[in-house]
Amino acid sequence: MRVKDEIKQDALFEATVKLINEIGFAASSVSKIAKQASVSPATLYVYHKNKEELLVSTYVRIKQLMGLSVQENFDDRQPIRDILKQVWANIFSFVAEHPAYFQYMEQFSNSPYSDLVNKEEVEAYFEPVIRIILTGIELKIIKDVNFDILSAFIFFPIMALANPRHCKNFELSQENMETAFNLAWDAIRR
Amino acid sequence: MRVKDEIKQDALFEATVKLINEIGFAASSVSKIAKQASVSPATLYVYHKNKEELLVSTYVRIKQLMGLSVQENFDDRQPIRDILKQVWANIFSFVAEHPAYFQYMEQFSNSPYSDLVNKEEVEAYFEPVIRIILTGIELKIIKDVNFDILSAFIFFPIMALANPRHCKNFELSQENMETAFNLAWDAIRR
Amino acid sequence: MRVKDEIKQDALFEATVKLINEIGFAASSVSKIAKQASVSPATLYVYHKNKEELLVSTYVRIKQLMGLSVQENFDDRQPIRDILKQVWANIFSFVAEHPAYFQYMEQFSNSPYSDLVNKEEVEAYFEPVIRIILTGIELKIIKDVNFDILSAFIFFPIMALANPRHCKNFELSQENMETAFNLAWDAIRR
Amino acid sequence: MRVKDEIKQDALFEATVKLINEIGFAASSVSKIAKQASVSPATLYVYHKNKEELLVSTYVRIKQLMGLSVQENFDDRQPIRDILKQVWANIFSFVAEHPAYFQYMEQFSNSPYSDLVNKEEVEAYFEPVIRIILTGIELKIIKDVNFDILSAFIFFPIMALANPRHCKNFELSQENMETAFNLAWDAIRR
DNA sequence: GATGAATGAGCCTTCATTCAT
DNA sequence: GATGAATGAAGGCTCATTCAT
Repeated sequence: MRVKDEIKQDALFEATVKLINEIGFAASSVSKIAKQASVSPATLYVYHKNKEELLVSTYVRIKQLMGLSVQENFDDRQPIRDILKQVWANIFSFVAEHPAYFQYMEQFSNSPYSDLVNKEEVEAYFEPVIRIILTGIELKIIKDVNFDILSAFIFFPIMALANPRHCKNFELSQENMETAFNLAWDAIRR
Repeated sequence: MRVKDEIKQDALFEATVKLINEIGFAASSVSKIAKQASVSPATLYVYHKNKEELLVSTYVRIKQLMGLSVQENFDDRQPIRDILKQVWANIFSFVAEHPAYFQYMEQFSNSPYSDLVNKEEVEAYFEPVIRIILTGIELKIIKDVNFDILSAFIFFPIMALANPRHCKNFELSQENMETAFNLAWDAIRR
Repeated sequence: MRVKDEIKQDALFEATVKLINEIGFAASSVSKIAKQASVSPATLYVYHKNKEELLVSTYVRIKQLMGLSVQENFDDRQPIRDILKQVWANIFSFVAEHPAYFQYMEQFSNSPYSDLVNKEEVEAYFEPVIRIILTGIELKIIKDVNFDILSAFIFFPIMALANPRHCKNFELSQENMETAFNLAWDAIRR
Repeated sequence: MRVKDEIKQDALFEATVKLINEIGFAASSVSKIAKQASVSPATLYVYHKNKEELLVSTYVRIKQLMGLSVQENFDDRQPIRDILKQVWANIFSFVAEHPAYFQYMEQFSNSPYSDLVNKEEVEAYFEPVIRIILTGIELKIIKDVNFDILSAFIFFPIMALANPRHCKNFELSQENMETAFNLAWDAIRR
């Protein structure tokens, strides 16, 4: 029975991502999502309290997945530059492998729905990375400036590059990834 | 007969920005927007073909305003770094003075509505800036890498910093602005 | 000035007939009719009190035109059969020449709008024909039965035949017209 | 889950006929029809794709009912005149017993909605009658003329007589029925 | 007279959600 | 648990008509 449950759960997750990406929040109704997931609208309410909770939990799940990806091969005994490069590569991989998740994330986080998210819970997934940057500052490897500014140069350029809505023809190749990281590093290093 | 009323036109523009920012695309109905603008829902259709066109034209108008702002005090006889710093400062000013416009822009451009925009028309507003970067590359002042990568480090960090959804407590101060520009410049310069 | 008036008046008449025929009462709006007539919706109200009056007056005008046609070459000194045949031929001609008017008439007279028509005014146009039938009965040339029954066999078959909604492929030829009259005559003659 | 409710289905059918007859296509809204049927407007869409389909299916259902009525006591071993008289009487009965259905039929078939009907499906209900007439022609009992002309004298006079919009005071009595049939027979017989 | 702007009311339809099985 | 039926509320949009020029 639990197997069956998870199949429906997942189907709803994927259907939500797909529909919201394709037609947006305004046009995505519960019944359309249910149809896309091949379940009854009533069934959706077995798994989610209401539409809002469906959308928010979909976002949180994606953030969770991304958080896990980002920390793969994370080894804080390595030099800071190498760790950040690994993180950068991990984000890259996640985005390249799950463009739909990424797109949903971007749309969601720029909408008022994002106010409903427990920010701390989500940020926790990225805590190790944050700690590394702070260490870099302490060790005078990274510029000693406002943390938001640093993260704006580490995380956002890669998000922009990966977002086809912003960079339509950018290729998510290994080479481009490395080139971009060099710019990020030049930006933040002392 | 009566003549079209610019006041109504503007009221609809402001109402659209305000409502979409506050409650998002999904919850913003034509009648709510009309009420916010103090006109009849039917009147909205005198000025706009339909809801979609209202949203798209609101976005384009904001882009236009931003494009004009960005090019203020633009003097291509100056050193490239100074020009870019001026552009950077202009974006900063626009965002600081019109946070609502900026927020609308971000939400819109990350939604499927953005597919409806004539991209070339909008990009034209930013053409002089693009030209400067290309010149910088030719003069070997700026790194010779993919243009998307460069712009990801010039334009997007500032967007991220200015976006309270991403950097809740970042202060749009002169000092922060200058610090951030230094990072951007370090990222792209040779 | 009067010439201009009549042009608009006629344009509205024709536009009404055309639109009602093509899309029916439910889908025909004042503004669509005005557009079809190349006038402003407001102008329509210069010529007609409201939508209802426009539709009714259009019907009455058609009935008037038909009434005039029916009585062409009407000579009550002729034998009754010949007079009726002439009437029959006249109806035929009217319908063949003005299929749109006829179609409007049929749709209108089968709708509740027909309750708004002053029936006596309209029937007056056909009074001479009625008189002829009554004379035929008196002279024992025509069957002495309920008048409605007689008229159902004189007037309605031709309406049915002429109506493409009922007889899609019926040809309004001279020969068919004569054949049909023979049946009508056989029906009513003693 | 609940099961579709035939009572609601029928209530919608009757409500549609009643309202369209009373106030016509232009004034009959979905919500008025739903109210008349004592269901929610939304429920109407459980049973019908849209308003158009409701109107068309209502017409087809009436035609079906009429087709069944027409063929009652149909015995093609009888003389042709007797068969046609039986058919004539059946139409008469149907119309006398279901004046509302008949009125709906007339209004509908004279409107552009009739273009949406699958004509062949509807005509199939009347196929046996058509065959009888053709047989009559072959046996030289009925005039050998265009089929449309024959049917215009068999079916349409009775429709006209039964239609209070055309014959306001005509009484649907047995006697009148027989008289009228005699005229019809005189019209078509050799 | 002629018109496009303006509008409250109402259109058809779909919404998010709950009910009954 | 799972579902299609059921619905009041609301959606986007157009309506018939009047206003202001």
